[in-house]
Amino acid sequence: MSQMDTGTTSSPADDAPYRYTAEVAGQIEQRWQDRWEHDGTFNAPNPSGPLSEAGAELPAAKFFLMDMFPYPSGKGLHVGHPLGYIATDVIGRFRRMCGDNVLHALGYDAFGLPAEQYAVQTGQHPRKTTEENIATMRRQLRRLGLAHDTRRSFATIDPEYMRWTQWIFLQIFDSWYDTEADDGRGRARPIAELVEQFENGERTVPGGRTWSELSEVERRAVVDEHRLAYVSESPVNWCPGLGTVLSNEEVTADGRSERGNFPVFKRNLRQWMMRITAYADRLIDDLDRIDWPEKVKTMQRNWIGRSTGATVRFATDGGDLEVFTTRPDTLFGATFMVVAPEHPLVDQLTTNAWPEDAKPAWTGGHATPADAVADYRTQAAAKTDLERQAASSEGRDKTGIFTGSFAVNPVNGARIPVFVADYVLMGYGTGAIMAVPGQDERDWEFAERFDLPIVRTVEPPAEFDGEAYVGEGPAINSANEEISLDGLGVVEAKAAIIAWLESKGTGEGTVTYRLRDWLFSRQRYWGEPFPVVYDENGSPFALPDDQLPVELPDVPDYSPRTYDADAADTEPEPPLARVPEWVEVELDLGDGPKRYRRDTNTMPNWAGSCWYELRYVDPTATDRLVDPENERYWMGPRRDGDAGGVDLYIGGVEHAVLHLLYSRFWHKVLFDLGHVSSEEPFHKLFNQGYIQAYAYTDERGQYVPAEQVLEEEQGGVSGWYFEGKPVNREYGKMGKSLKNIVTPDDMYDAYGADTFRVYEMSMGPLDLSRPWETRAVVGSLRFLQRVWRNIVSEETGEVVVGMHPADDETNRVLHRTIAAVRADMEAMRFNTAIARMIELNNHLTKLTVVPREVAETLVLMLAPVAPHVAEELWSRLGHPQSLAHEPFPVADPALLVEETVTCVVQVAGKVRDRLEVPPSVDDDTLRELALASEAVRRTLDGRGVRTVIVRAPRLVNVVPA
RNA sequence: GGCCCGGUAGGCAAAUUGGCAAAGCCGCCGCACUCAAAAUGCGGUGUCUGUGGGUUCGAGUCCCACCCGGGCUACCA
Repeated sequence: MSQMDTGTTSSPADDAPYRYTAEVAGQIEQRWQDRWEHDGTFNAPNPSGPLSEAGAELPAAKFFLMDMFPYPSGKGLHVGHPLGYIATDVIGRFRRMCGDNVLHALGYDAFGLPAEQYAVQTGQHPRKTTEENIATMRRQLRRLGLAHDTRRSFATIDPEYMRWTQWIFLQIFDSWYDTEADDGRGRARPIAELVEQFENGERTVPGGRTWSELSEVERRAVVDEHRLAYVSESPVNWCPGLGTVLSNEEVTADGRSERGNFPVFKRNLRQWMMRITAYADRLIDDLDRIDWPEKVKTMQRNWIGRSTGATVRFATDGGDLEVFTTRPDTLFGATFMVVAPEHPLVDQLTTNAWPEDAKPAWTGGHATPADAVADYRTQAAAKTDLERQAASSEGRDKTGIFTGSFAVNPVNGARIPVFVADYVLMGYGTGAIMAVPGQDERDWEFAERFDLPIVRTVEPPAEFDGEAYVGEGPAINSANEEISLDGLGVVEAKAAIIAWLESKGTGEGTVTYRLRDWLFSRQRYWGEPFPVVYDENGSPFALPDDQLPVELPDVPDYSPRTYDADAADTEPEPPLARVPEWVEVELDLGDGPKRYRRDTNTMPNWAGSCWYELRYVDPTATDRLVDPENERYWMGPRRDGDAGGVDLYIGGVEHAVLHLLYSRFWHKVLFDLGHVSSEEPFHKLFNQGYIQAYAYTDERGQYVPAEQVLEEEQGGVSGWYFEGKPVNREYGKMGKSLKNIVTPDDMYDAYGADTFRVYEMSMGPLDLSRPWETRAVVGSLRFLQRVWRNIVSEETGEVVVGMHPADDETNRVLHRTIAAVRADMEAMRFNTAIARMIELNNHLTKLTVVPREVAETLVLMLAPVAPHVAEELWSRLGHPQSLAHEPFPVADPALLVEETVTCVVQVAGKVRDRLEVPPSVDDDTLRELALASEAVRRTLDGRGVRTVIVRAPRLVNVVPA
């Protein structure tokens, strides 16, 4: 038995030879898909360039609509994948019928790990499998009837696309961030302007010499320090199991790779970095200028992690110890200090002998601080981040050791001990803290464990009986001879103490960020090569424009060297390093022919998706990234203060931080350098939900085919059974291994694409996740069948609509439906829009003959959701042109006013009577009608009336005394 | 632990944002068609919105507490 046998594909009964069946739908759909493609129905004209239409007036109203970039997986699609594509298609078709010039296309994010891993297994070139996968996905999506401008499709692996990815990289490489530009907001500027400033002395050359005194190599070194893309030898996330390094965003909270879940280690390696931290403030602040879900904005704010406070320097015998604190107002309560085990000052701070006043708890039983600290650092280094957290998070078992040194609290001269402890992280702030147990829970725990004093400097409320008090309150115990914070609130106290610290030169107000620069190299094959070469000094040189794109060479083996997942002390070995004839090149970069070495790393998978919105706008651009006229039209700001960007971007929430942060960063650099007029890539973001599915396991825990599981009642208990045996049900993803996959192809065969589209859109609101239920799809087919039957005879195939005008009631139902559907479409409530159309259609079913005008209106309203059947009916109704550009129906306001409305009469909030009244009825009349009501009198039963609430014309509420 | 969503008939869902709870779809029941079944059509079927309190003339909707499910985050100074 076929898995999808619902019976709907069987040949139509003899008495209904012209019924709308899956088979008929399939023929109609493919015919219209061919015609749309042939006619270029969904081509969106550009203002300029090859995609412009000479002589045609370009609509001022435009709508740029995007789906998140699909990765062409070899696994094929399941019914969950097209959900977003259908939704954007419905919106695009609707906007087009509203008169907008709609830009909607789909490209492919085609570099990436799965293709490379498949290549490693099979020996096939990843380009081959990737292109095959794209072809398969194109075919599956074309069958959905998506109204895309196919001229604007591309893949990130296309040389013409890759050229511009590399070009943007060089733009970033050739820029620096001028923090003073734009009144301190900062702006990226060409590196040449920095060199100019050094040359003419406007900017001081580090090291005290003048620019002309520096050698060429020294000048390069100075400039390279400022680049927005720079090579750095710094601690990075090395993942031996994958054989590559990863960005912070690609490492999970427990220190493993997001992809593959391998352990990740910190290693010092020479890698490309992107100075995204320069944009931290703008990336946070501009979130207020875009229409994104609050949840995603919050995730980005948290990831960037801006906190304002102060840096304060504490004097120690080992030199000044600088800390960052968000609570400088509590400085008087700092009773000890803690530095991270990796802190560079640890060696200087560690003394040879315990001081006399060291308490027993501080020494950990060690003979000397040197022993104790060495031992503690060894232990800390051996632990992964995960182990450190597991051992000490949630308030358990804070560990640490005394260094033997003391620091001087700059506000009161107090001599306070300095500890090493791993609850302080080297990667945040300065890697050192002042500990204020009175106002910090972590410090409180540490203080209790290590017998350290606790001083409250914020007065808790009288009823407070906790330990550390982190709330608002007046400062106490916070005065020296020069300044007193006592009595001030937290905000004022902070301002006062920062001013004092600054006047003393021991600290200043500071902002720190959690965000780190973006590690941009990967030791992989299937990615964009870097368009740079290195000279004999190891300085990077940009390749000239005419040498782009740098294409990937063929390699003997596509895999980087991978190691045992835990082999931390291994070295990355990228596949490109194995092709010396590619790596070693002779070039003339201005100094005559010289030997250079190419970069053997590739760009991360995110590079291609950092700018693809711009390629949709101008997919054929060859002489520049994007024609400014085209970019301004599709993405430019529309009002003062508008950041511009794509009008609507739909995709899953999983890219909230990675892709959406990186692409905002690139876009802002391009804006600063004058290549685009928009400051943000995506104006409105919408997160769709997911289609989920049930999966079933038998008593061994093995998955069984979900479509063969039946819900049955046995012994009065209902449960799920496979081949008569009970199985366990779980809810989650669709996947081959879970044996619960349903594919779009299954749906096309059994129901047709239109039914599939209607079903997915009617399941529920777009932003909610919901379970797939194959047996419910038939409801959408029945709906389309009834629409068909109202217009086309199932017996003869003739159009059966009548030329007579619609009766009054039908007209009112029609126009109420139009108003509701329009509002629902605009608000992306497709499920309720479909419900309204079903209601209208059910009403039409009761008429003997459906008036043509009503039928045509219904067909137009249906077109965004079920475009093929709508086109077919529209054509059969005598219209030779596609309805894609027909105006979407508009309701006649006169027909929306009801002749009478039902007024509900309540007594004490309970409905007791209903009155039919004219909509214009006034309060007094309604009050009297209600009080005269028999039902109301009965309910009151002699009680007096306290008051009467009237909400004309819908409701009266009589409140008894 | 913190923050954010969600909880409405057997299932998926709607409810002009404080005013008749349950539109629409599936399921289920019955009838028609059929030799029979499927398909299709017609008709019917559901109950007080997770729990407890509060505000209000009136609460699915607002407030408080709790329970359940999902997501994000987690020593960030």
